Amino acid sequence: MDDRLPELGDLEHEVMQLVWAHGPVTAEVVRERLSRKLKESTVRTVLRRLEEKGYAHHTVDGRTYVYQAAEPRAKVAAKAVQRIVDWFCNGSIEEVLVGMVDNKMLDQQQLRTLADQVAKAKKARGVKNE
Amino acid sequence: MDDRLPELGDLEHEVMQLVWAHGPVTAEVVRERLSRKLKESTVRTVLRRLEEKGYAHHTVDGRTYVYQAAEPRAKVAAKAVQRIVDWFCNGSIEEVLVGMVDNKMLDQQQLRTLADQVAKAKKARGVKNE
DNA sequence: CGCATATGCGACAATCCGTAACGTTACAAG
DNA sequence: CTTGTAACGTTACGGATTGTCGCATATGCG
Repeated sequence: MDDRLPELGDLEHEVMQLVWAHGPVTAEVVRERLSRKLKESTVRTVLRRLEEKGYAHHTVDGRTYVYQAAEPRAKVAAKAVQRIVDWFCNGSIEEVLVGMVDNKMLDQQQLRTLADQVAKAKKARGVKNE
Repeated sequence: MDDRLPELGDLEHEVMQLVWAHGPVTAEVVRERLSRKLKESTVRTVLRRLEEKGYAHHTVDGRTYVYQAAEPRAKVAAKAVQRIVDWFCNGSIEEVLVGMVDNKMLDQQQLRTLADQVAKAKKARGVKNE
């Protein structure tokens, strides 16, 4: 549930973005959408490694592999952040967020709005969530 | 100002933690505090690489190099988070924070408290803080 | 039952990291 | 000034990760 996903390289990341953006995709589709043109085998290797790393998984349709993200983007991002926080040892999310505010990445206004949105979203989705 | 610091390995990370924790330090001091005992040359190499990567810088005291963090820990952490957000392309901090809430890394109560703390801290430190 | 094609495997170069031996330089004492 | 000692940088090496493929193989479709 809280497995530590390995880091991703630049290409791997770009591919994952595509997978997240365009739902289930085949290696061919990914290849077409990529910024730089790569050989199919390259794309397939990346896709396979992505699966090994736990970022995606595939299903078979005829003789074609259809890949899709194993976890939603937001969740993976959240884990990455968590990783940073742990990394920081202090494990204090506050410290990090305060740092973000200091760096003007977001202001307290945003934080507040956020808290509201979250509360709303949570209620909207019902309490079944755990 | 918003340069992208390279990733750090485990050992590099541990060393940085020491540098951040114990203000200016020498290679010798770092070596003593490290969990596992390494040769001095190892420590010096790590310190040097840390400097190359922009995480630290040194001053000379006699024939001794004294290292100190180039940027406060919170700032680096904030940048790392920023990196993740960008990486996510959407660049939406909201999405990420919502993801954190979903993952129960923090609840809206914390978020709210945080917003207050931040606002307070900001005012307390005055506007001079750039 | 073949053929076209999608797959996996193995590979190779580049890079990064942990780890360290070793040669070099610079104070400090004699 | 000479030399010993301590701190420094340089170079190196093996293992892991990543970008990038060529190629042998498996398998639907007609």
